[in-house]
Amino acid sequence: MKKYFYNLVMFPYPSSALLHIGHAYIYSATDVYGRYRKLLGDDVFQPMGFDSFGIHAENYSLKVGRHPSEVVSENIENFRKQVKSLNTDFSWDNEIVTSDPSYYKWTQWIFLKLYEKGLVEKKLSKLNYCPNCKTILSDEMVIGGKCERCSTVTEKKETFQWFFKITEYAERLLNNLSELDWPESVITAQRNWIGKSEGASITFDLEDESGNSLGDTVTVFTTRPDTLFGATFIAVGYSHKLINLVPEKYLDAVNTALHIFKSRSDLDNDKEKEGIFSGIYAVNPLNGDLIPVYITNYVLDSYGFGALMGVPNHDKRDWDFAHKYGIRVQQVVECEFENNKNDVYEGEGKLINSDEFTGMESSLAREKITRKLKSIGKGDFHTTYKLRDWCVSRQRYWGAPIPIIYCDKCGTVPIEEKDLPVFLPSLVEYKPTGGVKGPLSGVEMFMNVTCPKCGGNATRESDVLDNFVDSAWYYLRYPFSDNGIVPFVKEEMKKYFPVDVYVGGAEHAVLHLLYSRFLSMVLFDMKYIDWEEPFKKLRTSGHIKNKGIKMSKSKGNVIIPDELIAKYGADTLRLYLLFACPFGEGGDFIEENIAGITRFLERVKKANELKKRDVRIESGEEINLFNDLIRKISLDIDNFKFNTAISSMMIYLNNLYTNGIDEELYYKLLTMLYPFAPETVVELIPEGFELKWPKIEESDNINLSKKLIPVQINGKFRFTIDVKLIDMSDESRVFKYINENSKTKLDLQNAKMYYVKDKILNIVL
RNA sequence: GCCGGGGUGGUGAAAUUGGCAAACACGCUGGAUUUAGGAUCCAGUGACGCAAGUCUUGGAGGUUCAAGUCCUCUCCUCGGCACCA
Repeated sequence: MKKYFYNLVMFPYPSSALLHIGHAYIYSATDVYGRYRKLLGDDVFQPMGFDSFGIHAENYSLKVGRHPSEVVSENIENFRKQVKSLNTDFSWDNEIVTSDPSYYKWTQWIFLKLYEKGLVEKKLSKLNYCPNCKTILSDEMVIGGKCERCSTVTEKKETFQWFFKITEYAERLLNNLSELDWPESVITAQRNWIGKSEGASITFDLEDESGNSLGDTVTVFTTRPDTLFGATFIAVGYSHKLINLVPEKYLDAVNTALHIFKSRSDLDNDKEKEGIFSGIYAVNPLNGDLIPVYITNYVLDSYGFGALMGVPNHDKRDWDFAHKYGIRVQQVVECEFENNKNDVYEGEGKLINSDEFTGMESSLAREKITRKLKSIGKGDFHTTYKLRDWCVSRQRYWGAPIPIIYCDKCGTVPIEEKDLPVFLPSLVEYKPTGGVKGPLSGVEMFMNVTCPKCGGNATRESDVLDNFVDSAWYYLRYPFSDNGIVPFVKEEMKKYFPVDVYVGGAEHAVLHLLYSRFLSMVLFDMKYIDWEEPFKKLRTSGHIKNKGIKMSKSKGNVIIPDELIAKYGADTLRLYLLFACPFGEGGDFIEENIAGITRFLERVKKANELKKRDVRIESGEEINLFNDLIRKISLDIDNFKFNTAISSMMIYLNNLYTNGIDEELYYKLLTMLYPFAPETVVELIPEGFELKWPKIEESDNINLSKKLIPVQINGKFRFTIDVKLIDMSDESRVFKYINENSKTKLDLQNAKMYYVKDKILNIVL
């Protein structure tokens, strides 16, 4: 069984009437690659679909004031036409639309599978809320603490949400990164996003100012347990449970401060670090020092244990806080540089002022101190991650209903597989309500059900699934798009998977690509699929910009490919986009520059009339040149370096014009141009001509009688010589030849010669 | 603040990874063709210089026979994350 070459591109979301030039860019690149693989003899599987559920499509629908299902199908119709008009070769038979019940039935199935595996939970969570739009916002829709759409400062609302426990996979998601053929920047972004930190947990007993035990403790996470003896304050967030222990005397002051802290947005990153002494002291477990506890506006309750130990002398942020509130500073690590008492030293070194650990190196002390803490039950080694669980609840209309039922008797009951899909009802009122429940909650027909377990009255979950769930598994569905019985067929998957190359925008470096990896791992663990990593090879594109500015609907600078195709032709547009800039970097769209491509294609066509049989010069140079061209273009396409592949073809065409256009070489050139400009090439090749990527025959490599290399004098290029004419191993003969052929007389008495075989000759006088 | 791209002619950009910097293309200049415009073709086009030549990859040092490429410091810019203890 021959495996398909699975050539995948990120599918679009129909959140506008038309695709823009950026889509055309990515699809052109994908299509070039797919057609190239086809010419190499691969069976290429290159599907396309539409990510039509979610807030993007819904917002568009709200904007134009028409129902999402209506605008989505219209937009898809347009998109489909546009993609086809780009001369692309997608497998439309496998098209999927994520808002179609035949698709979202299986999205719901995936939710149930995760539920079955214990990877789904409902928990209390703070959500971003825009009081102006009256809607819950996802993190990515909050820019600098403000609503992306209306720039209103957002608030936090606390409510129960469904989560996928992606944090349980943090370590695997991190470790597998090393085996992926992905852009380094994307791997780094994921690594940072997962944000693994190794350190220690340290538990402090709590006392009041009179030294009475409060019968409770506070635990902190630190990456620097070696600096424990320098801890002079403890900081906790304003939601920390320790607030309940604040002594009477301090309550008023603390409450006033809390009120101020809470009134500000959590996402305002520029806010100054502030805190208030809680009246509580923590006892350093190793030396009994009393450390004041501060309640602050900057400690995150969702990271580590929601509390930290402040070591002002060895942490800049702690230093700033300590100085603002007059907190003692204690040095515990010797600085290898001139240590000014007024400086923070965040590096490592020998410990000082640390009892039995004094004199130890930081790295060793970290381990020893943690072990000591562990032995007295006051701490342990601890690893923490920045990665949070994935909130998949959306209080919106346009998404896959979460397949859960609430029964008074049986509690939370998952829908049975046979009852899928849970159809999304067609609503007239689908606007987000702004409450903690989405629009579905008001639809009795939808909400009221009988419990599948006991048959009693029950209610449906009214949240819908995050759009990222739809797109985290879509690539698995393409080969089975019309299978109504199962989501995918394991035996047949071998023929398609894994995906050979995945192409898309770098903006999905973290969320989409991380979620897809996560679901893939889960399905692997549940033995539905045979591989952990869905996309071994990833290539990301840069952005096509308009006068240096990223295109966006709000800026009104979006370029639509349609009129460009009408004006210049799809082949020309494809070539232009790929020639204009390196694929991974992107660049400005400069219409003026299209002229170069138009000329190139005209010359390609004109060459068809000028071509002759056997014009080829049999010196060997022509053949070597063509072999080099095949090698260069193949390598470039494999590396997604389309711009230089195209320029190589231009150079070669210019060369053909100069030396006479040999029919055979011309057709081979056309073959290599075919992935880029299929329409043009098909018109030029004779009927019945088989398009097959040209092969390099080793016997074709002709040993030339000439080999010119550059000669440098003192590192500066002067002229070239033919190394076939001189015995390069004999220095005196080389010097003699150089002197005879140099324009100026050179004093080669004490000259030294550096010769890199067949590359360069440098003479140093 | 941290992480990651990037900085090369008038412009978009190349440079086989340390070996002739500026390929290819746009634009521009001159010429041919044309009633004219457009299109096409030929020649030229990093800077300075009449020239021979000298200088040139954001800036300053360094390593090397040889640096756009490696090292140290520094400035600017775009993108991502952002109080992560």
